[in-house]
Amino acid sequence: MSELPEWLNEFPELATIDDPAWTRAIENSSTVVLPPDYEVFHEGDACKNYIFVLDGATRVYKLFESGREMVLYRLGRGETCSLTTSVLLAGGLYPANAVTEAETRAVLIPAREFHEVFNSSTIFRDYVCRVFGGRIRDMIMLLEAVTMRNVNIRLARWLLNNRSPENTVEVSHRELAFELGTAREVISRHLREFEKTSWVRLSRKNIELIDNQSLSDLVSGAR
Amino acid sequence: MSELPEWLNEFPELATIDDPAWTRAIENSSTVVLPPDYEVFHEGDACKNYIFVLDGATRVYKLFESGREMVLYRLGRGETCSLTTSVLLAGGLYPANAVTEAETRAVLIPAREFHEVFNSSTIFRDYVCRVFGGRIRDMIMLLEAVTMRNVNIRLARWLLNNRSPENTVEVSHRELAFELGTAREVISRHLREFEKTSWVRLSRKNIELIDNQSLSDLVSGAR
DNA sequence: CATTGTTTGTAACTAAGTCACAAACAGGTA
DNA sequence: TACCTGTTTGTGACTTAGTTACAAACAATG
Repeated sequence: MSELPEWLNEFPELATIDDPAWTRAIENSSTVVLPPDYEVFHEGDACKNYIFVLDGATRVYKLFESGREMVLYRLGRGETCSLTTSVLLAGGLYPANAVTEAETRAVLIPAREFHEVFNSSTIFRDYVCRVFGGRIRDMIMLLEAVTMRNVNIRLARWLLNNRSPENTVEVSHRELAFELGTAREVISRHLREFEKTSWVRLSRKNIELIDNQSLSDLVSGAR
Repeated sequence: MSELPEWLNEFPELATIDDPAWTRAIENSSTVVLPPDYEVFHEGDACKNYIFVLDGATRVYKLFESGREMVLYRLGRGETCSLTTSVLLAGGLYPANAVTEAETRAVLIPAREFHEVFNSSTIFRDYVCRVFGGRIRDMIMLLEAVTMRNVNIRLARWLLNNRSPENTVEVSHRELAFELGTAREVISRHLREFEKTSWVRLSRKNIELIDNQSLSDLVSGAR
């Protein structure tokens, strides 16, 4: 265990695994650096690797038959992809797509080695299952969000959660619509409302939050 | 292996397991018969048992903060509950509710024994993971259905899929609304439309399908 | 047959989502 | 610079879904 690869720093629990299958998995792993907008996997693809994300940002989204797109979740530093887990464990093909949003470093463990560690190491198995199990909860929350009618509240919440330190959000209305699972025009309408009341200032691909308090009040139901 | 319990007939794969932990799990299992409308678990409950459903019907649903109710999935003969799996594997508390709709026979394996077999038997583990993994796909499909705007199409599909051999559906409008994640009035409106065009005949808690072809055409987009 | 709770019908209203554009803008190229 | 092209945003008219607040019909029970 003296030559643990550096990337395991991001996954402290896994660093404690002492198992030959794990050693083999690490030996057969490969580190990749994916450029922005790289398509990690498509709906219908088979799954060849388990994925540890070291750094960067990747969007996992579903393209519905209606043409509407919906973000299921995002992967960042120290995370693993639940859909990949699902496909590896349950078989079948990817039911959604993933694309990098920023340059992303990741470690890939081939499916074969993944299964071996999964069967051999309790620690690894616990880790994989825990991450995976958490995602069902997330999906239920997503369901709740989507069935909730008030887009303005969800929009305000999203803006507050995703604002930069300078209190701005650099995103187009179209992208926001994907995030919230709604239509571009609906987003535009609400943003214009927010602008009328001076809660935000709008410019191309940029939203500047001005009155965070009011936005926050809206989210918490105070108005 | 000469004294396999009879209920394993419903789970043929599991009958092949030859593992002391599995034997122990079976020994410590209990068979229960739950009356209709029995509340199997609530949101916020801890999970004490893995559940094999032998027979009957159980509805797993989420009660949203808005007060709206939404059916996540149903359990029937030969199935196991994914949310239970999720909670057992990932920890935490039940994120939804379950209630029997008909008298339901089930076998309960205590959490402790479940974990032991899960760690010990590859066959058992594969089974659990496969069932579990499949549910994420279902949830994504549910998401798609909910974001799809045309309630009439989803309603027609539901009626066709759930009709009795006599071509009727015994269900109230309120229950249908829960199934499809919408409001009772919306269901009533569409059913009345269906009745106007003589696709169905309505009476209290009963919908008789008359023109399955037209309903089916609606589903497949032919009108 | 009166009471009670459930189921269904209805109308008026608000919000979301769609459609079909037009206008503004950014980046490259002649 | 002026032009072209693709993207982003604005807008209005329209359809559908969801909400609110009832009333009426019905089933079961005492």
